[in-house]
Amino acid sequence: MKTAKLADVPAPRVTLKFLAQRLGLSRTTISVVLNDAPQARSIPLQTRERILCEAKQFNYKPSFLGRSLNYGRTYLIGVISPDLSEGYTSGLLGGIEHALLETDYQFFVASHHWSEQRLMRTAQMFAERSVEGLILVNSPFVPDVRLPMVHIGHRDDDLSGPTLVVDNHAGILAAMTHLHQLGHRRFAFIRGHQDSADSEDRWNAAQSAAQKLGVCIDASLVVQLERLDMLALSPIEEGVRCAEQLMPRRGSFTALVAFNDMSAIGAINRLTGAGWSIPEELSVVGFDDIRDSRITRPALTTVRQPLGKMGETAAAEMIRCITGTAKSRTIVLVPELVLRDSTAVAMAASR
Amino acid sequence: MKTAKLADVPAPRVTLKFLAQRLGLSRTTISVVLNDAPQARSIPLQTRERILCEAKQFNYKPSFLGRSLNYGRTYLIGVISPDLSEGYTSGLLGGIEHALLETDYQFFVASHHWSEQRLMRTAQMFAERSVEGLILVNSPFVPDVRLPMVHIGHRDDDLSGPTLVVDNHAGILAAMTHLHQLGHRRFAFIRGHQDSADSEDRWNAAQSAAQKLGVCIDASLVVQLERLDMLALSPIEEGVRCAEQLMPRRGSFTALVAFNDMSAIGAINRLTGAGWSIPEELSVVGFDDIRDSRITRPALTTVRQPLGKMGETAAAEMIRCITGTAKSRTIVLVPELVLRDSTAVAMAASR
DNA sequence: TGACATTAGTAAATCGGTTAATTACGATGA
DNA sequence: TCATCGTAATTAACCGATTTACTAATGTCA
Repeated sequence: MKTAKLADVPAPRVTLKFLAQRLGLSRTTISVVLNDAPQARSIPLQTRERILCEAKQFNYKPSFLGRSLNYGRTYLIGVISPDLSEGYTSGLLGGIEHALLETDYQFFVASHHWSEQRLMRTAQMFAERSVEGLILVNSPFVPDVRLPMVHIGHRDDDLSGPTLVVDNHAGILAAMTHLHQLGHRRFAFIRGHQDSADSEDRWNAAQSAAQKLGVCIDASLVVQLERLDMLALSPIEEGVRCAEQLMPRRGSFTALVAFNDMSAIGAINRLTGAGWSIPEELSVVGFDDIRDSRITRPALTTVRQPLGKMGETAAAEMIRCITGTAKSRTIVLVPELVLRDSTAVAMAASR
Repeated sequence: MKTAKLADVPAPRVTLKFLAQRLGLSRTTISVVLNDAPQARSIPLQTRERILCEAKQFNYKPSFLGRSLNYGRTYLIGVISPDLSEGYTSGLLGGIEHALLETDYQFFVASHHWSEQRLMRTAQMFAERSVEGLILVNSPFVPDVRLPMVHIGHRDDDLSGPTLVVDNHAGILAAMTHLHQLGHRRFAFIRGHQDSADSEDRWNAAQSAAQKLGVCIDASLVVQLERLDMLALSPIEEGVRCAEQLMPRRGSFTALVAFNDMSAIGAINRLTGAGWSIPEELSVVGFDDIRDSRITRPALTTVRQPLGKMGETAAAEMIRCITGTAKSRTIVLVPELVLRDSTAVAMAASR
């Protein structure tokens, strides 16, 4: 280029030093005035206005970095979730963002894809960046970093921080009671994959609900999702696979309780594709109530996890942890059964 | 508590100073050795090992903050998108994360919800935190900050940075040609909302495609999505509303071209609910290919935006911007028509 | 014996910001 | 007249890390 525009001159960064030089004052004076610190009382109004005016003109904003270093606080939170491109995560992120919107906090996000190594590495990186806490979503392990943590999803230990869970027992019981009232007696199940502590919990819930309702579970009608490492099938395709395992048993069950919506949706797609009519021939319930569940045909009856609310609660709890006023309790959110079109009165099992 | 465990003693932060005091050396020496700087040649092996050992023992990791301040680099990127809880965003985020995984960069995310004020505020906050660049997704405005920017989605000006767009013309032309080959001649349209520059572009594409195919557009069969501020209906419900506007015209069109998948899905749900059979009576195409489109019944024929790839490309371009080697070009990604079950041969328009 | 190189480090400045302690001057009060 | 107070600032130290420049002490070579 021949003619360098004014804007092309590398604009010097507007720092305290820069303003100090322009005004012929010291950095201290300027800092004190801009922060309206007690010492500023002794600075005459005229000087104060000179400073304020110059700061405004150059649009001075103190660097968060400098401040962080000084105060030892970063107002930074790390969120680690299984997979950023899933509806489950985006629901939570929306809630987390909403809760932090009016605060000074910002957050990083990353995914662990159920890999211990990735989780550890990410937690380490976040720690090096001085995040003040971690929100761990369905974390299969607890990373070894000295940071306050809030968990979303069930865990075994309860030492590493507050945990937010939905009441799986209540949710599964509501779903199965609903099916039972519709006349269903023979249930098939899609169990969760092994890495998720929710899997175990929901399966226990299913067993105790079955007992309570007086129906017994046929072990040959129970299929399980595979481990979800990075290489595996998509969650929906996992549901397809599970459905295929159940297809030979057509006629020997009238209801299907799926671990989550994704697998329920995959199963419904596979089964309707194979000519099953849902809900007439088979009632299906999911778990989560992700956005997609409204969209499928038939729309999915499911147990709603209030994802947005969970994200908000987790963020609020995180802040409480950071500011030191949180105990390591378990917060149980009550899920709600959402009735849609994938469940109906059981027909007399036939064929 | 009576007995304070050892772990309860507030662990001192492991800094250079801390190590220096323990080892009886200066911070300089330790920094030099740990970074294997040229000066370290003169430090005897014994001392070096003493330092390395101590650092390992206390798991010393240099603080990113201190480093950032020194180098004037933060390796931080800000991503601002319309809505974190939407599939469109999560697809992009997955790609962005993937591209940054093997780099030193981390990123913030926030949403603008089509509000200029929110966009500006967020961009300001990110700038104060010294992000090195912004990735703006469907940003209705260009925030007034001195930072490199990469845009995803169409814009009017092309001064503020590289822009990643899909070739709307190619996409719409492919979709409409497909419909035309199936025998469709009378098209209805759902136009995008005003804030999105893609709206205008796709609408122009539709008009020119119509001309090329020799069909004419009936203005009374064109409906439009509302502005999407925070208070509006959900994207799907907007599709429902649009469908309702078209319902009185049943029989006078055999194909519907929707601005995006969300509105297409909403429309399909509404219309099948009202007894229309899709695709027999009406063929519908969407745009985006969000995850949900596979799930709906009928599965949606749509123009795929490669969201993951777009996220990756945007992140890579962002880094190129930051390191100074990027021009303000427009990168056009070619979309791909994905044939599913919502389009079929046109029946002789009747009723 | 003096010049120079090598060894083994340290002091001081920097990045951007905050804060405690200090200075220098003029006015007031006893 | 001397101590004290208020004004209007400044210097110095700190946060955590890096980097440039420097100091001793020893060893080598001419």
